[in-house]
Amino acid sequence: MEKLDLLPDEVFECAAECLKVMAHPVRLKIVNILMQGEFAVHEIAEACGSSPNQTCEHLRLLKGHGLLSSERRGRTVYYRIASPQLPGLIECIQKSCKI
Amino acid sequence: MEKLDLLPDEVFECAAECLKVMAHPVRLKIVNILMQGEFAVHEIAEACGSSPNQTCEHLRLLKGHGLLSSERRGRTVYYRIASPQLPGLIECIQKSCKI
DNA sequence: TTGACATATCGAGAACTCTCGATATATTGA
DNA sequence: TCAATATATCGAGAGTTCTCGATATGTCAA
Repeated sequence: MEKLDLLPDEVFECAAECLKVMAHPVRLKIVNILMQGEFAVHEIAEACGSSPNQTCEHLRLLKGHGLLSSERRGRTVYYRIASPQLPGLIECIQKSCKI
Repeated sequence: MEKLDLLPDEVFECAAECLKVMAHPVRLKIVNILMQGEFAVHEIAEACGSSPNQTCEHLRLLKGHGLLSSERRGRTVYYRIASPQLPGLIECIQKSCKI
């Protein structure tokens, strides 16, 4: 067995965490939506065909992992992409997962 | 709400499926190992610090989604990467998940 | 043909994620 | 303040995934 050049285990742990968060069709769609600007929760919910409370939950998860950020203006909360790597990941996925 | 340019839902379904398979630290490490050549199950198990039966299970999952392929030579089964997009995904992850 | 090694599958219990309805909080305008 | 709108959180039940030990299969060499 030759010598292997491997990333440290922590990278795999962290990446698996992050991928687990991304591994949901609605959450991927949310990222795809937010790649085109910032949107309110109810707009995202509508575009996803997902209920507001479920959408909140998805947004909370994504934000909790630093992938999104949010800002309240009046009674509306706007979400946007926080992680600069996210669009690249989506493009990579799109290439891998052609239909 | 302006017009959004979104990928079809099937792409998100398929990508989420694929990401779910990748979203495991040991399976990411397996891919990282196989980026450096083809290896036997017991070699992969040893490099991962994972038991042979669990390693088999991980390899079965990855192969079942077309990400790996395998070939038996004698009593040893060698696995290698089958999906050309896989190394790109790992690089993308590595960039996103710096430690 | 038996024993040993390499890989693969199975089954059960624990742990985790999903989904949904109910409810809570925050903000604004009447 | 009250009602309405927008967002967020909670809790329960269903469904999945994880992990591990036990067991099965496949291959070779003595």
